[in-house]
Amino acid sequence: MTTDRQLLKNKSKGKPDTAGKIYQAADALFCEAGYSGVSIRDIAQRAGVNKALVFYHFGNKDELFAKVLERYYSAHIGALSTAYEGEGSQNQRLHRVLDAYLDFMAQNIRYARLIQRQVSSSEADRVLIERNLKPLFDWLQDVLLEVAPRTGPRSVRQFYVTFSAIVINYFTYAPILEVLWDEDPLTQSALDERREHVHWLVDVLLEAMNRE
Amino acid sequence: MTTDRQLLKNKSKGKPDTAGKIYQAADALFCEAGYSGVSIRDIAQRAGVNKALVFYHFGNKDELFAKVLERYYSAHIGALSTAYEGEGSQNQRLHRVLDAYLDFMAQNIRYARLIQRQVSSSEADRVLIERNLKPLFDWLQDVLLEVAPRTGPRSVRQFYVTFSAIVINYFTYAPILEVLWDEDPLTQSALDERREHVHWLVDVLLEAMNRE
Amino acid sequence: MTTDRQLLKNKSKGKPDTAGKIYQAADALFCEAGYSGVSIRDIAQRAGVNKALVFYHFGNKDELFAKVLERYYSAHIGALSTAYEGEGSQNQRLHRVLDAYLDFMAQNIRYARLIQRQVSSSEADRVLIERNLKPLFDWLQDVLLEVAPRTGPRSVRQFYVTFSAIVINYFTYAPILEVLWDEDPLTQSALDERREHVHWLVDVLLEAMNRE
Amino acid sequence: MTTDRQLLKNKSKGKPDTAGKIYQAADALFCEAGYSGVSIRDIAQRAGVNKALVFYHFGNKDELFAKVLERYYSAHIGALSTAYEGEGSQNQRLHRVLDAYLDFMAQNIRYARLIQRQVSSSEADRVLIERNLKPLFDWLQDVLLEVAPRTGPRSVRQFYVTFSAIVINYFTYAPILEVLWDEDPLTQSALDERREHVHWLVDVLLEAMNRE
DNA sequence: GATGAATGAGTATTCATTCAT
DNA sequence: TATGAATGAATACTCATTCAT
Repeated sequence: MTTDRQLLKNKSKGKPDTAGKIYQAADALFCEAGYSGVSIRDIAQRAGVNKALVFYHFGNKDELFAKVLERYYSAHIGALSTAYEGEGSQNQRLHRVLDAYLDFMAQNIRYARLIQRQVSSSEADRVLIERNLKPLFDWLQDVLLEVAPRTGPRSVRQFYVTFSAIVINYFTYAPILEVLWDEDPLTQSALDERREHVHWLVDVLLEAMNRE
Repeated sequence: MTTDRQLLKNKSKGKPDTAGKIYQAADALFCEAGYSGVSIRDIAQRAGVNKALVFYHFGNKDELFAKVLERYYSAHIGALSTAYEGEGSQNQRLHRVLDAYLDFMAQNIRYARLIQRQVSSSEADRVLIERNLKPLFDWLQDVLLEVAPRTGPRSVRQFYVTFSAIVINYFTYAPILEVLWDEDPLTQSALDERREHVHWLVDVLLEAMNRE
Repeated sequence: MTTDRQLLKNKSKGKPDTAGKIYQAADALFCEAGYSGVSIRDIAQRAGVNKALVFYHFGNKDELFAKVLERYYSAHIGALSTAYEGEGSQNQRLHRVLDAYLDFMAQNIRYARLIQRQVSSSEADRVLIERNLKPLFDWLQDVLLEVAPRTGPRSVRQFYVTFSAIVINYFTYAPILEVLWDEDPLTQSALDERREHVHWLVDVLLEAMNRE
Repeated sequence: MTTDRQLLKNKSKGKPDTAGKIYQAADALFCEAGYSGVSIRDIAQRAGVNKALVFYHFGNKDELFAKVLERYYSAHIGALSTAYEGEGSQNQRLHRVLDAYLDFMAQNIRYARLIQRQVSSSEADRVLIERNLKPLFDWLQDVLLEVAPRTGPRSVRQFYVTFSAIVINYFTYAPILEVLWDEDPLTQSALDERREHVHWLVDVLLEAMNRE
């Protein structure tokens, strides 16, 4: 079976890189239509390969789906923790993390939708999400503990839900917002405005926390 | 075909109320697994009726799904607008609306999941959502215009996304939060804490808006 | 169950005449799409009545179909024998029969298609056709025996096939001819031309028979 | 998907030739009961293969039906045009074409029924017939133009309908004739008699045309 | 690695028919 | 007479998956 590394663009001469093509097709399709909305035939067709090759390379549909999810998760965690590292005040580092969060989602809207969809389903693979989301949450919790208490209505927990909601929903609601606003919410200027909104919001909240 | 009224619990003598049973089964299942994750067979089985009866009563899968969605939408809009009506300062009314929003979602977590899933999918029926969400959004926009400008990073638009995200995601993430927190986020005390968090947040933000 | 007489337009005051409406709908539909191409639901819908009434009035689909067929058969036989009766030379009577045949088909193209379709199928109800077609054939055979021998290549049998083919196929092929000719083969003038063709043909053949 | 060539009996070693078996089953069944009288299950059963294989090899029911039709059409056209080619007087060539027509139908009675049934139905696929019958008709029209005028009651058009009716109906009516005559109309001697009848008829008509 | 063929269970939907009211 | 509800088998077609080559 194909290993993770092989999924990255095959750089050795003009190899067919079938596994990669399949993976990319699966990625795109699962994000668009979710697990049960995509068939192996769809994936093979989009990848331009034989159906049986999907099984040859990825075992079965579940495993392929899991692989797509996990790659996104680790990229996600990577982006946030990289942003947090480095110098600056706690305030600055928090802003960097939020910006990284916004950037990552903006660059992976498909993932935003995928995860939202997955989280809000009761499909068995929630195990997957937990396995991957848990470390992210624990890490963020530690980060936030420097500005918020562990319990109560202003606790780290509450802020975690609040911030991630504020960031991710902008992207998952994008197609709807486009209709409601009659304007594309994903243009650079719209994204900048959202970023400013989030920054303002965080600043106001941090200041309020400090005042108390 | 079955009318909306008939869907309500049939109170006249021991009638079978098959349509009602089917509707309830469809409601539950669609919310759990989404449109493409549910089969008519699942629905019929859960309702304990013959498969063909689903078609007899609801025409086809799409129509049944639409009926489920639309009933939720109108209940949702109804809950919010009822909360807004009545006396009190703008601040109070806003709090009432947010509370109503939280209450409605708490009582209809299934709906929270359904809508999240639906919004974040590219399944064609987004039209449905738009048709139903648009009035809700327009109405909320009007409400919010009394406390926020029409454009910019602190605009009504931005707050709409922010508030609805803060409210709804708590519920759609509930199953995950339960694992991350090792605690049920839907107990009364947990919900109270969330409500307090949201209230505090709104107050802080409103105050900040007024200061500027 | 409904008797034949009741199928005729119900003349006593504004009665609903459900059986009649069902019959007419069945007639039209079976002729258009054949037995297996029509569903009871189609028939009930076209008749504007409840599905179950079709069974109440006609027992089942087979019986309804048989009723439609038999009414056409007897009308068909009636038309031809009426034409044969009366005075005139054998030649004139033959022409009258052929004209009646052409007229009947022109007025009941639906029937032409139905019978053609039925004859060329191996569906079990061929019994029906035989029961009804047999007397027609026997009678025509007697008529023709005055101008042709009983056996051989110029026998009554051969002429029977030939003449009925010449008459009926013009009508069953009509939709195709319309495309091939780019002209409607069922206008009065087109029908007149066909009639002339058939007359000429019969005259030539009769003359040839007499010469031998 | 299966190509035309593959449908011919697979002569290379004991290959299963599933597509061929399916095709043959479909051919037989469609001819017997028409498009809507045959189900994919029937076909698979008769071919002794898995239902899904029918779709694997032929796409869907329509395509399979079209393939059956088109193979017959081209064989039909091929038989007639081959007969027309070669030397001889116009009279002789016409006789050859008619004989070829009779032969083809005698060898493909199933096709005779299929086409009759198809022509006399209003099933949408009439397009198919027109696409395939049109060239045949145009070609025959050209052939006949040497012995008949373009318009009027003795026109090529009229003779086309007349001749094809005389030839084809003998075969489509065969099962009925067997009952009416109490004799098999498809024995060699019966076919010979029919051929003689048609020959005599053509000769008489041609002579009459020349006399005018 | 890659492919075409194969399979059995599943998909949504329609069928003729029955029956209590 | 008429109807709405009910049913089990059938409809065309797709599914994930396997396997021999």
